[in-house]
Amino acid sequence: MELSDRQLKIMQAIIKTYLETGEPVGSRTISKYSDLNLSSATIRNEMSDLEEMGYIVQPHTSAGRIPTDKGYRLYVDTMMEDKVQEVENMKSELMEKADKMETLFKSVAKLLANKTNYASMVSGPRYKSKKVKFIQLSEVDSNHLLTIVVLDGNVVKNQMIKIHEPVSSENVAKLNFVLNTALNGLDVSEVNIAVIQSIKSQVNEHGGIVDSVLEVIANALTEDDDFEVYTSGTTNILKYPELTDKDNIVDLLDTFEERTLITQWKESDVQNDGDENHAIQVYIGNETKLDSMKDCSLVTATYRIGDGVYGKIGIVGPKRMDYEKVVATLQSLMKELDDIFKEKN
Amino acid sequence: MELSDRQLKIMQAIIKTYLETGEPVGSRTISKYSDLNLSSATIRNEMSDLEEMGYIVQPHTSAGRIPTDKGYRLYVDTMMEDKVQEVENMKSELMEKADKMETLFKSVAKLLANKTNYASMVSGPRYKSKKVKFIQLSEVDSNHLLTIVVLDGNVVKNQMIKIHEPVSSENVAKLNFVLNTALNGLDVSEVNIAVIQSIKSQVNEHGGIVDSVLEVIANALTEDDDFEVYTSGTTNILKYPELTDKDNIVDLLDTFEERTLITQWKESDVQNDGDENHAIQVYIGNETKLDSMKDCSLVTATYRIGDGVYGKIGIVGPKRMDYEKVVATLQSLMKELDDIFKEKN
DNA sequence: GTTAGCACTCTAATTAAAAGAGTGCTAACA
DNA sequence: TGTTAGCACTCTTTTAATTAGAGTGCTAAC
Repeated sequence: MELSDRQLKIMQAIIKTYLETGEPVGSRTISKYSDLNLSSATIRNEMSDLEEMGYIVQPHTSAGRIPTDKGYRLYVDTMMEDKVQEVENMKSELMEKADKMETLFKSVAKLLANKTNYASMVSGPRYKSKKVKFIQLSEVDSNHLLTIVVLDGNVVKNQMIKIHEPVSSENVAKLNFVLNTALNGLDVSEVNIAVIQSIKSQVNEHGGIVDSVLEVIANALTEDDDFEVYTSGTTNILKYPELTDKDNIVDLLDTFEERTLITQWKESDVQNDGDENHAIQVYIGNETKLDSMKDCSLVTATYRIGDGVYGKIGIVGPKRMDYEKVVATLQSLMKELDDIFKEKN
Repeated sequence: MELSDRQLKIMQAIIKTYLETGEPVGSRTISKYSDLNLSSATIRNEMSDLEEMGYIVQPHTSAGRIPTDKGYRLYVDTMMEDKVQEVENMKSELMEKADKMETLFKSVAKLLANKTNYASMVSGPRYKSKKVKFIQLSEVDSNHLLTIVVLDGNVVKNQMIKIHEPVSSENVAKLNFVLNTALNGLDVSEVNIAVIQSIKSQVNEHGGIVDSVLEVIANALTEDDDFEVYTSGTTNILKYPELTDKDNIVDLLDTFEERTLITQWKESDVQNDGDENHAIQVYIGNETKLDSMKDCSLVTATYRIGDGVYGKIGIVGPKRMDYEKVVATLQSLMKELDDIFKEKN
């Protein structure tokens, strides 16, 4: 069942009005607001049809209509206008903070929350496959050995190991050589028993230390929980009364505190990228698959720092969020992030 | 004006009842509840006096009384009973997560929030004076040099430096030697122009790289914003209706998101420690100096990992929080943390 | 196909009344 | 002199009832 041209226009009028006011919108409002020049009675008839088709509902008899998820989906997919966001000084603001990835992501989150007035979530980068690029052991003092592992993409992991036996500096050098020769270029699946045996056979002393080091490396390669998530503007969602039911709000805030959304982000493979600019996706209400988010929408974008190194940025707001603005903001932000990552290499 | 014995008993009865119920408590309740065997009329007279002295107030005429900050203070300072907290398996729970400081603090925060049903905040360690213990430059690939700085207390900082000119491995070794010789044992105030000049004079090439490295080291020594704060159970405060005034709750949650409390933590020098177990301090209402916290109380404890390396743990709840339980929980937690830090050394 | 008009429905706001809790005060009592 | 019973009074909370408002659906006319 196709929607007529007029029905589309009415839908657009309903949604736009509702996005602004948050109140159910009635036939009379539309008949005045839009340039259709139709009486409220005509609008009423059309609205009745639109309701039957599932695009709008009444909260109760004798109230105006509000869009359903399906209605929002229609809007987002087919009638959203491309808004060009003034790019202004986001980039310069971010560059200041870009010396460390961590602070960069934190300020991205904060910036987005401020610009949009919704809540934001930024995930740190994940790595599709992690390979060892460089290993270094250093004797920090007689009791401590520092293990440094650099992975593909120049991710640095370090961990202090407590040692009970002193190690001579020649042995440290030897360990470094053996470890680098044996492990460089390998990913986790390639570090098997044979490789480990080979390392151990070349280092006849300090078996315990080798074990510790290998453990650190294994952690560096497998660990997924260093996958940080930065949030900001959580309280912005309290500004929207439709989200402020005592019961729901706790769940919603918990979803943020627990970073539950990332579960989903891991699942959603970044498959259909490349075709679109930055794979901006909109999840409306239950499309998020999270019960606590049933009255919210989530807009996500994927950034990529290098090959197979990517992360997600998300904005959470009420279903009646200003999708145009959010999408435009994300789009221009992504461009700037691209630049920043390029400069940082 | 000293309080009589009877007045103290009445205060205690009022506060204990109020802690449980959160409702203003009336004279009749006290006359039944407490073992004073006094009629409600007598209690009323005493209450009237206590109100005049500023220990309790009525929210309105014809309501019961609730404690003022002064009243709570009296309770916390002089009438709280030492509750011994069953220590059970907190430690074993924590040890699992203790391989990395970061995850340890995260789980401490979570554990506290769960155990107490209030919100918790844990600050990562700070260092009274930071000294360079060990420096290492490593050539990771032809474009990148990894700078590693280990500070006193085995805090590791690392940063990747992008280089434009290739550096020979002899030069890297030389740089390492010069830097370590010149800087080890120094704190930020001691790295002055003379030291820098001395380094530069010993390394005639790669002036740009030396600059970058010195910048990294300077950052490592001065940076204070890597002072992480972990929070948990923020939504627990929504369980207490007296904190749920729409206006105030946003400020309060923002205080958490922004980690505003740390400002205060920095100021409050850890001076009067050592005398008390773990310097557990209770801030009631406005004693926190934060307007958003005026209806809350904050209980903090100081942990110390080593000499001059310390951090804070805090619990935030309504003013009528179960101080005995919170203090006891913190106390036993601190003991366990001591053990954990000792083991980790 | 469009529109005016009207009865009907449901919510939200307003008002009124009643119930409840607790105090302060007075007067009596030990 | 300290304690207590009793009662009038105050203020909040709860409940109920009424009203006003918004918006629809339907019918009949254009």
